[in-house]
Amino acid sequence: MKEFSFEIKKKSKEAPMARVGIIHTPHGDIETPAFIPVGTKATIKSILPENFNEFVKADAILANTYHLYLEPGNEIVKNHGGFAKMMNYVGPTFTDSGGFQVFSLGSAMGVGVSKIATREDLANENIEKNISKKFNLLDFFKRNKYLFIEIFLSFMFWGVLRIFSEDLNFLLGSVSSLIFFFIIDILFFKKYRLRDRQKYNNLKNNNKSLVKISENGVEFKSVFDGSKHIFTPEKSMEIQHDLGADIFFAFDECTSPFANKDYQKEALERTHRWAKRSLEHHKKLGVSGATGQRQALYAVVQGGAYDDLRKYSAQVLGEMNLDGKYFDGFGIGGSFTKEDMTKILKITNENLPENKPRHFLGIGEIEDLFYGIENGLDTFDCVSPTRLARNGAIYTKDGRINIFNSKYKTDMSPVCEDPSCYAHKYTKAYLAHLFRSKEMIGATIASLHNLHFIVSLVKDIRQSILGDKFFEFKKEVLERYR
RNA sequence: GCGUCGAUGGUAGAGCGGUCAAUUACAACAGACUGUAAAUCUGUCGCCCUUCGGGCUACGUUGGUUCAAAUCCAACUCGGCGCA
Repeated sequence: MKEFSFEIKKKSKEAPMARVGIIHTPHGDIETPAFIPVGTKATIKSILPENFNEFVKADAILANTYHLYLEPGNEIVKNHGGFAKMMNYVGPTFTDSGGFQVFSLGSAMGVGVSKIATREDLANENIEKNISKKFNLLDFFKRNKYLFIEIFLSFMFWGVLRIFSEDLNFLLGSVSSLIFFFIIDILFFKKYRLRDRQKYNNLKNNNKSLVKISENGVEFKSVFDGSKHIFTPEKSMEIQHDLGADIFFAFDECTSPFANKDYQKEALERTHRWAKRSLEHHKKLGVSGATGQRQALYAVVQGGAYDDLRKYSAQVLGEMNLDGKYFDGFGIGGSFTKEDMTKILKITNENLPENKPRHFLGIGEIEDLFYGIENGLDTFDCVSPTRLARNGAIYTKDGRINIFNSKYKTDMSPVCEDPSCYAHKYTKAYLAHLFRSKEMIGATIASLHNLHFIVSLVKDIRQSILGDKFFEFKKEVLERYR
């Protein structure tokens, strides 16, 4: 059985940081650069493992700690001998630490913020503040609508009774009678006010973070039943030992692209302390309880879009060790704009140990892959191919298409030109029909295609580096894709 | 034949005198999606004018009542049900 190791086969002659290598793991080799499909809940959504192996030909897959902890529970996964065995997948595996959920269930919750922000978003100052302002106004209106009606009607009753009640002076014409009518109104409108309040609360809850971050860790409210769960670096290590991946990540905090520098710094320092604790606890736990094998631990570099923070984080984590035991590799996480991405990657990878593999967490659009590899990355995981596929977006060499567009209803051309792709056998018209009629196999074909497309693209990039044609290949692909 | 209930935008189906070009769902047309709260979400959805807004034609047909009708009345047409 092979231990984890990384060897660099070739450094690009054109792009100084790009390299071709092999990550050896107990379950097989990953030829890098490589794209790692995501199977969050121990399934590549909509694809059978056999079809995945035969038609996608990826070297590894990645699952998620948070999701498998909540369902079915890491204990059950452990009893299967790890998530790979459970899902009948043979090959190298990764698990993510749950750090991304600090962002997606935290600051991004219900606000529609993506971790890849645009420059416009950032320029549009404090988007989060704007959102909360809007909600305060709405809040005020919602909460007081019936109060206004009540006050108005009280005055009406009071006024009307005054006109007809010269002989009822003892009751009317006094403030107390006004209050009397007001109370009647309040009782009368009680049920409407309550209903309104309920609506308002629902609205507010939609916009509410499900996480609480502290030095010790992160408190998550389960999205399934609202139950509370604390993730600490130690807890994350324990779960990931039960999940049994060959490679796993230290618990980190993925910050929002809208967080300011002070906060990024604070979160970064915390992530470093958590990395240290992850390293310690991983050592204490020893081999995986699920597979009996030693697992490789990657640290996660953070620092948002700030050069100096990224450099600092790379240096600290690169040197971090426990009695000479260093991290086996590094993930690059966090959020930023597309424009900032390249410079961040460059400065990060320049400051990470060269002989360790580097993984780009959650990034995988076509141009990102080129820029990532050019700047020294070895592996990528991304949800994009499968999620896009399920929503009807199909990669083609000439750009992404939306199979729902009416023109594809009658398009007899194959979904994929490449005969080695499963989708080659089907017309776009058929795929359009499957999607329109909500047939499940539509998502399957589209997912197989999109994954095949991205995985083979990265393999081709690998070949282009080996053949010293990286830039030529990049230009050719991107020009056509755009 | 008699009685009774009904007829609303591509479909289903709300509305039952002004706040109605008409709630909603589906369909249709577009868009978004980057460590998966995601087989999800957003927008448009009678016609015309450049948006705010304005104009026009519309709730089976034709008349009527009313300042005002998808909404009330009458007749007709079509359909469901019941009795012959």
